[in-house]
Amino acid sequence: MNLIEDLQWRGLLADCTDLDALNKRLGEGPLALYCGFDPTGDSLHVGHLIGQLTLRRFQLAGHHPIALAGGATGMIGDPSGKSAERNLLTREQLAHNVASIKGQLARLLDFDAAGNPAKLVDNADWTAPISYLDFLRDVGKYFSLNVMLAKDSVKSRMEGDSGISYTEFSYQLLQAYDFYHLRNVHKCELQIGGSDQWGNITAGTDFIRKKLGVPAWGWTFPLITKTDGTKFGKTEGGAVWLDPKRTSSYKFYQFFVNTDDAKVGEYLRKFTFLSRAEIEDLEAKHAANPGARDAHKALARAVTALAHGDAALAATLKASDILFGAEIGDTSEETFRDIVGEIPTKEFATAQLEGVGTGLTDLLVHSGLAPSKGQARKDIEGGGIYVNNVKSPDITRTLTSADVLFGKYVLLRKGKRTYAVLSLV
RNA sequence: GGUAGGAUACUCAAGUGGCCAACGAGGGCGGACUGUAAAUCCGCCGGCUUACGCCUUCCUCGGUUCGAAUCCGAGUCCUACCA
Repeated sequence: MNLIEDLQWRGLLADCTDLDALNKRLGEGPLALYCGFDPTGDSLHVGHLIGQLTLRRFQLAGHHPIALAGGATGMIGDPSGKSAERNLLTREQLAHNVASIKGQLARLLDFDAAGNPAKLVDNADWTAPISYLDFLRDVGKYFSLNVMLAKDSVKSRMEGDSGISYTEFSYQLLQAYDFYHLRNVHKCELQIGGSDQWGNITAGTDFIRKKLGVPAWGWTFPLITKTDGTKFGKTEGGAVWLDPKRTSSYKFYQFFVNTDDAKVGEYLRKFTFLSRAEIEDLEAKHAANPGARDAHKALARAVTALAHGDAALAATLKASDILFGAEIGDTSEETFRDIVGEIPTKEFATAQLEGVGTGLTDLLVHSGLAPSKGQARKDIEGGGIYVNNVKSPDITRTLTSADVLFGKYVLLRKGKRTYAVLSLV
């Protein structure tokens, strides 16, 4: 199975400008390819993983991946997939975001690979110095307004109520110029991106063909979907970020463990480097015994290791095993301590547990598990509250020093999987 | 600029003088079942309170009234039609 066949099997091909020609080109030797990431925030989220992983797949097959941080395009705002004009980021925000994102982009690629090290570039480096007049003469002249207006991203905005500014309308030219620049300087022949990027990518391939008279290809992967049609990568707590400071390794792991059954095979193919045989084996296991959740756990392990590293994964696995498995009594203090960093932890004064102690309702509010005492009481009455993993349906219950684990911690849980730790100080 | 309509809890949306902390739906949170899934069923969803109940809410400010989400006045914003 060659690279393209593998990518197709994984469901990572939505569209290609000329698949046959690209296939032939790939057969002739390594090429350079790029994928762009705009710094709209100071962290990428799980949705961005697909682009990074696909670059990596190409690298593993011997090609030269280039990750592009959109220091320039991020200043403009991509209208693709957006129903309304966006606010511009300040220069300070942007600089901060680009710096953060560069670190994340560097994680998944190999910059020391012997023959084909990855590169990291920032399009501000070549876009910022160009004068407006030069840009209009050297780039704008090659673009037909008819074609630009026909792009979905532009058309839908023109038809909608909010319209589109000249600034966002110009976005496709900037992205096309990126591709052209990389083609010139790094012999980059292929741009990959999500299917919403199709219009921007073809703007680039067209521009390169007209200006340089050489071939260039575009490749898009389908946007990830969930079974209920809502946007992938969002939870009630917001986006699932790659930055462990924003989304803990534990939550990140849990996000993937909780994947819909119907999607676990698809996600294994798209988010992991597991082989076809390994994935088919996991799918068979899941079909035979869905309750064991082998496929979900394998998926979560693989992606967490990729995004956060093996050490973070090890700590997360310990935490998850304890929280969803063994009795607390069997747990060693050292192991329990690992949980503490993975789930929300609030400090609490030791003195308040002495004597009669403090009411469970107050502690639920303090820990953040309940928004108010009234809600805390209802949760307790509903049988959804556990202290140190033991159900506690008594609303008058108070916690005292007798409830403290290892002289320092109290583990609170709401429902099946929402935990908080009180750490005594 | 003119005319008409609208602003209610996370969202949509009832309610047009007391029965209103406010119908219903979605969504959220819990429970049962199960597998940390889906589907289904049950409970809860302003705050405080063991509870009786108390307190703060229906765009803002002021007024009428024993009593206002509901009536009146002014203001702000939104929508539709006309210019």
